[in-house]
Amino acid sequence: MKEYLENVFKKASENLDYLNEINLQFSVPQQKGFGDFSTNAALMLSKKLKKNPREIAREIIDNLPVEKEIIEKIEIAGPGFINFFFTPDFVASIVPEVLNEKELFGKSNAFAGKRAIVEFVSANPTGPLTVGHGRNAVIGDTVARLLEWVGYDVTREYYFNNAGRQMRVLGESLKFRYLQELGEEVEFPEDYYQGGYITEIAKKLVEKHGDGIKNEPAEGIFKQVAEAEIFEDIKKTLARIGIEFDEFFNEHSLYESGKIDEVIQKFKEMNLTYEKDGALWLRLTELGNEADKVIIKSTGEPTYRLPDIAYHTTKFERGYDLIVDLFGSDHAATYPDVLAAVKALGWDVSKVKVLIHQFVTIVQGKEVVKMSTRKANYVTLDALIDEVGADVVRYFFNMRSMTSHLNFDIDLAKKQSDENPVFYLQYAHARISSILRMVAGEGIEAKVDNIKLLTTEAEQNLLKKMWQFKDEIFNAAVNFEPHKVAAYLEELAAAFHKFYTDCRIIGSPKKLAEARMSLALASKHLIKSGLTLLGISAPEKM
RNA sequence: GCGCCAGUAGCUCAACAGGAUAGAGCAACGGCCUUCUAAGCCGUAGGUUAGAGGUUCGAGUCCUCUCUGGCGUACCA
Repeated sequence: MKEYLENVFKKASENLDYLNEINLQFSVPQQKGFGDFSTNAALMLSKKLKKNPREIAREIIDNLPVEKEIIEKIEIAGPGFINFFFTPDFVASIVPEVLNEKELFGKSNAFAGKRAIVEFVSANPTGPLTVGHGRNAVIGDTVARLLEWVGYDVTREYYFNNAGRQMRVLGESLKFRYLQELGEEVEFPEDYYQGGYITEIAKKLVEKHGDGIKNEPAEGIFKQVAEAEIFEDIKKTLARIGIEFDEFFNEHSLYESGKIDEVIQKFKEMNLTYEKDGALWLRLTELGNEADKVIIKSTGEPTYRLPDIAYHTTKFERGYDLIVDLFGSDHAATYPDVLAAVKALGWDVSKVKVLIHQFVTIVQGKEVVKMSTRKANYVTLDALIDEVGADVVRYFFNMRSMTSHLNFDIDLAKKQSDENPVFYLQYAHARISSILRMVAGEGIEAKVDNIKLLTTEAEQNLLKKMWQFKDEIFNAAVNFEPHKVAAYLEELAAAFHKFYTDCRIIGSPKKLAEARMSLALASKHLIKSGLTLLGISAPEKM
């Protein structure tokens, strides 16, 4: 429908020059009486042309070469909106299209041949993933799925750091627990990792080695084992919600490959560094940022900023057309520095899209739970999945815009898992599957010969909703807004449930039954596509 | 102090580049199962979009100020 309007307006613009001067917008009006599509073109032009918008609207309409078989009625409404009403026959014509393309319907090749990298999660292996990481993981994976949907070849990458102070502390924490398991009296420092998972790993070490490694340094086997075990755990958790990474990028490799030195060298050549107080500073003020920052500490160790910069240059060197970084608002302050530095190194940072999601506030009853891996005060993502299931977790994190803070009441989540809207979507899919099973014995097939019979309000509304599918998903993808998919799917499912209640298939005259069956089947394909994009299962039975 | 994100129904959140009467779900109340799954459908109630100014045909959306919350503001990551 939208494509049709765009075409018609294009033809009209041959007569009306001014149509080329504005960005034409077609939208689906919220109010029913305002037609299937609406444009505010006349309103946008009125100031420019200094003319009454309703007169402009009239002129536009007179120049639109519309066909009667497709557009039933065009109205000028309110201050000058132009509202379009499509014919029921044309509305129904989407069914054969969907049935032809099935679950490929609505896919776009707008970005075919382009490569994208989405970096997300990127939690260091110091402990299990928390509910907070869950939001990042789910949004990141869904963004990746959406980019694939519009044609990108997508790499999912997890960046991690297994060096530095926190990992040293982790190794030492494990060694302490190990010694405790052996029965030795050691006082466990308060600022070490308190989580029970460390003790679990320690028990494994005792089983495997007895006291044979008690004199090994914490930096050695203890750190290695802790990291390996924790990483396995993280991967398992992610797999439970359908997330698999293509690459795990170790920060340390940047040192081995000489990338870090190379970057420092370039900065020095560009005279972007200076030494002060024994540290090496980067002249970020010269690049337009607020303050210069240390990139190498007086101890000789780099700050996180330096490897971050080097890491991003590798993303460019690997030839990606789109570089997506997703992280929580606590990291929001660091990326301007990284981007400025990468830009100074000559890369086109307009390829980088930084997505920042707000935090998940965990509430239990009325208490706010402050999450800290170090203090072992957190709710793991695993525990949440155990409690409510993978589909609910995926849906929950997908259904809200990432820019808003999210209050997560654990007690409520458990209580409401029965009422979660995800079941509403899945139920629609299961219902259609059920009809398909029932109908098999009745000799009713999904046939598109008589789709013109789909004229009731419920049928037409469902059909119109299906027309929006392609645009809605496309917009969600290019704007990096997974929650739009969820919102649209709820509308689609609602339209289907209404159709299901109002329009019987079994028991209707054969031609009508077949037409309705084709509509139901088409709905099934779209609901399944949507659920798959969100990473949620589409059950045949519930 | 400064910077970023937010404040919308009792609760959790939507509202597509400013568009028409601000919408859903949950919670509340009232209806609908002898026919394809009632995890559904229909209806009622619920709002000065934190507050005050401004911009214009038109503001939840843009600008200014105030209030409230989250996150930053390191030679931590």
